[in-house]
Amino acid sequence: MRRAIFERLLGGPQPVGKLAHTLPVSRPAVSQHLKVLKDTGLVTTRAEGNRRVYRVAPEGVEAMREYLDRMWVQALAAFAAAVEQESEPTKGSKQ
Amino acid sequence: MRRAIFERLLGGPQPVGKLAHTLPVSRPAVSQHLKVLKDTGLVTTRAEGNRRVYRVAPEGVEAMREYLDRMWVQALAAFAAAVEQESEPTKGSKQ
DNA sequence: GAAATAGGTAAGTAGTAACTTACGGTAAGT
DNA sequence: ACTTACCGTAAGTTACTACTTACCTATTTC
Repeated sequence: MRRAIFERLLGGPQPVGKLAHTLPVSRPAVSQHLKVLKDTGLVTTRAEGNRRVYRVAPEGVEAMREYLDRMWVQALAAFAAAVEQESEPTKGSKQ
Repeated sequence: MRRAIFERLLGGPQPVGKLAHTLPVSRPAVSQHLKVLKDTGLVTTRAEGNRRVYRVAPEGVEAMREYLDRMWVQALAAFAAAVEQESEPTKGSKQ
């Protein structure tokens, strides 16, 4: 669901109500999802008169992308290091 | 938790019991997490006599990394396209 | 300024995920 | 062969997440 909301926003900025209108959940549910998306920096809000228009935050998306990428790269690096260490046992170690 | 188990495995292959020993959860819980990690291709199992030794599957990790990366790149691309379209409104459209 | 529109937040509920204990089955030691 | 160690799976419980309805505030419209 959260994913769906985010993807809707990829198509362009939208107010809460309009989002909720095209989704199978209530408006408050959408609001709650938008809150966590905003807290994670993936979207931003702007009050336009009566409405709250939400839009994707490219910086946030980029940051998350980089974070995840780094994470997995590190994971692979750590794994490689561990393998390395195993194939080169310390002189004193017994096999 | 699942994350913690995976990170333990980054330090080198380990049997279930040893993993559970250093974690604040029961051994079956660890088994269950390992099951989903295995199902998603992030780790592999090998029976060594009595024990089941789990280790990180670099291919799986790489696959996930690429998948996520593509996903976010697409998200950014979609957003960029949407912005483009907005700044170049169709002739007939009213501002 | 009263009614209507738009939306955030609180409180309650239901469905799912994460854990526990209990059990069974295979390999290793004695 | 019996006992012990190791592990997976089933069943039940707890905790969390996602939703709902209800309520309140702020803006717009008449």
